[in-house]
Amino acid sequence: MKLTELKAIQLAELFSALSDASRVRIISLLMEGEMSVSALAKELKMTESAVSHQLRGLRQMHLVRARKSGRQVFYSLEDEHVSRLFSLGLDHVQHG
Amino acid sequence: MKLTELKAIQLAELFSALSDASRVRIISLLMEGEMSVSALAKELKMTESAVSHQLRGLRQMHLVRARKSGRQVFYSLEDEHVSRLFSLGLDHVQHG
DNA sequence: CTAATATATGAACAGTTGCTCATATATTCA
DNA sequence: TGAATATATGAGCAACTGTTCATATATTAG
Repeated sequence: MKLTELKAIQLAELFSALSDASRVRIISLLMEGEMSVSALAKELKMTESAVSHQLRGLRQMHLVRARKSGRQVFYSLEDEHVSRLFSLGLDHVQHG
Repeated sequence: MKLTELKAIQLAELFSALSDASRVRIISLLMEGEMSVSALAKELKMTESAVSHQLRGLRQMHLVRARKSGRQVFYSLEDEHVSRLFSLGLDHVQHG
C-alpha cells in the first residue's frame, strides 16, 4: 500500500476524530439522530462547553452538521462514513 | 447506538493507533508484508528508535506481531482488522 | 574474546489535546 | 427593554504524545 505523506496525514486526522472517548460517545449518540448541545451534555455528563468544543472540531472536519433552531443548535452526522468506521471498529473491539 | 464507557474507551484506543501519520505509514507498509525495524526506518526516513517506539505501542495493542530472526526483528500485521479500518478510512479520504 | 550491528528502552523535552472558567453572542420571554 | 437561556469561544493549564539522545541487550563476525 503505497501512501503519500499527505494521505497519511489526512488518514491520521480522520482517525483522530475517533481517538477520544468523549468524541466516540458523542458520535454514538448522533448515530441515533440529531441532538442539541445541551441534550448531549446532559446524556454524557459533560459540561456544555466541553461538548461544544468537541463539536467544533468535528464540524471543522465535516463529520457533523449543525442546524440552528431558536436558541438551540442540533447536531447530526454529516454522512455515513464515520458511522461505518465506528461500526467496523466496534466489531474489532467486541469479537476480534 | 448505546455504548458503555468501557467500550467507548476501547474504541478510542483502537482509533488512536491510526491517529498518527507515522503509525499510518508503518501500517501501510506492513500491509504489503513483514518488514524489519531498520527497513521500515529507512523507507519512512525515521530513526530506528522512533520506529521501534511506535512498534512497541502497536505490539501492546496486538495490532502487529514480531518475529525475531538473527539480530533483526520482522514485524507484520497481526490480523486483517486494522487493514480493514485503514482501507475504509482511505475510501473516506479519497472520495467522500 | 572484542567489535560491529539490530533492536529496545528510559529520560527529557517540545508540541498537542481536552478540559474548566470567564466571557461573548444570540435568541426568547416577561 | 431587561433577564434568562443556549451555544460559542479564547485563555490557561495539566496531562498526554512523539521524538531525540544515551544507553542497554542480544546476536553475529573476525
